[in-house]
Amino acid sequence: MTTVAPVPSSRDLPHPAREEIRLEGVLHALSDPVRLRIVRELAAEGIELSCSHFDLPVTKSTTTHHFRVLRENGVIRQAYEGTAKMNGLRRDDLDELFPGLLDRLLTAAARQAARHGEG
Amino acid sequence: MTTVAPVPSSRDLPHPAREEIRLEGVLHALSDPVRLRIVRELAAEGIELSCSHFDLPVTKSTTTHHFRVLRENGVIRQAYEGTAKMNGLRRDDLDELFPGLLDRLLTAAARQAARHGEG
DNA sequence: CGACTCGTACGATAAGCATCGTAGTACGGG
DNA sequence: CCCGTACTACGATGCTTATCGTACGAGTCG
Repeated sequence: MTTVAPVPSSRDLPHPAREEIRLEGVLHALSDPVRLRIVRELAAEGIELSCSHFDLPVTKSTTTHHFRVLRENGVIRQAYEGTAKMNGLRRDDLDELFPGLLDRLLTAAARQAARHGEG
Repeated sequence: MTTVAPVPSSRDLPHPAREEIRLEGVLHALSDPVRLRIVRELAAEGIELSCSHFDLPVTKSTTTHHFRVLRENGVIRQAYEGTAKMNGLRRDDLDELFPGLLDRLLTAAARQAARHGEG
């Protein structure tokens, strides 16, 4: 019974525990346009997405940086899966900590996107 | 009948119009502990408060800075009233732009405050 | 093994920001 | 008119951050 099931690949990444997630940190993470966009896309798809799925207006190293900020502030969960790194929203934890907040934020972001350009 | 009603005093301060308020800006403004605290207090009191009403763990110049950030990002409205500077939440504008968001944010902040120390 | 893809690490850079102290302006009251 | 109160302006400082480029590590597939 060594390494039976999912085998998420060797190295794993540091995530804050649910109780460690701070509202200020979440808000800071979402206050960047690139990161807000990532979260919106993650929410829209509803599934885990690899980093490379996103077509962002920044280089790869900057992309890595933004994903790390989102992870370190408890907004997303990241795990390696072979060569890809999968990203998923921490909906369960965020909804438990701050009921309804994530949905309102996403709605607000969608409304704003509709108002301005990218409708 | 000169100077009848409020007379908010000569100089006034630049505020963004409602349509100019950006979600990212609001989130950034609220991602600072001191500013989040100010907003929570403003919401709790429900009325306009002078800057000096707040007992914050920073100096007066830093306090001025935080109020300006809140104003410039459309979170609060500021107006001079004699020697005092009154501050009020822009509830109407925020609720119109991002329905329900402010309340969720305040609830989330309250929950977090209850969980950790300051209950 | 070798090549390719995905993502990271590290260093550099430039900008932003939270903080302070001091000096100054605006207003109201004696 | 002078003084006290309320807040600002300015400059300094040190920390954080968004961005990039290049070089590297980990996995997959031929």
